[in-house]
Amino acid sequence: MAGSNLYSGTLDLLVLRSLSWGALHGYGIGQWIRQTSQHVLKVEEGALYPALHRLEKKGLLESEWGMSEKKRQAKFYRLSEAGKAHLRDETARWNEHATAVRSVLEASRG
Amino acid sequence: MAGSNLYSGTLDLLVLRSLSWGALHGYGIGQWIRQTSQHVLKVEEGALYPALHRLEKKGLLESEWGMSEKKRQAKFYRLSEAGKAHLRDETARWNEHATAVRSVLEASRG
DNA sequence: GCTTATACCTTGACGGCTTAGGTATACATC
DNA sequence: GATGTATACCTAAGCCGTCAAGGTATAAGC
Repeated sequence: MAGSNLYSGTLDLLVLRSLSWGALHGYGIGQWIRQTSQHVLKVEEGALYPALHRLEKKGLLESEWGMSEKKRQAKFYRLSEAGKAHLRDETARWNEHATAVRSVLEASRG
Repeated sequence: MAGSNLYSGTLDLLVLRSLSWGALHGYGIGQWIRQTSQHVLKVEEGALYPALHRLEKKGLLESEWGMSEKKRQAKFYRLSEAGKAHLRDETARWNEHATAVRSVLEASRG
């Protein structure tokens, strides 16, 4: 299910989206998603970090160690070209899916 | 992920919704969702039947054997009172989630 | 008699998510 | 100087939903 939180499958999309204007480190990605969604989307760390590794392994993200604003070591991620393309495709797929679900939820008996 | 198909977690909601005007049998539920979503949502049988059993076990659905329009044995499902309440709650939850995802996808860098 | 559509079901593998841990550093507070 | 909080990374075990791929059986059409 998704415990109290997520409808799964959207995390990758949200992560890719968070990087569309430039690099962020993992912890920052989680915070950005949470804030931007008005704390509706929680982004557990146990889901986030594996997702980042997965996406990097697929070649959709590239990473580099650096220093955070708070002066701590942090791994910064940025979209690869493949990642940008994937973000476009997945966004379209999500919109199509969400539209389909909505049409079912709002359907009158056909 | 969801192979080629689903963002998971929505199937229960779609099933409950399909029963909101009255009983349907399992096979019909799958067809109704597929048609109503313009064939965007596929509903594999290997996901559908376990979902029905799960929902019945939770007390959200009640079932009864009968005859289909095509004159074959079929198990008809209908919403229990708990199921109706769950449908309302989950619909609200889905709307909240979809809104949150959309707000992230459309956000300008905050 | 054969195929197609209807209608039900189960099993195995896969994989994402949650829960629950763990490490380490910077900074503020007591 | 000790303690706590926020930052920042990570992993492992288990749960559970989905997919792929099988299976059974009946009605109708050719």
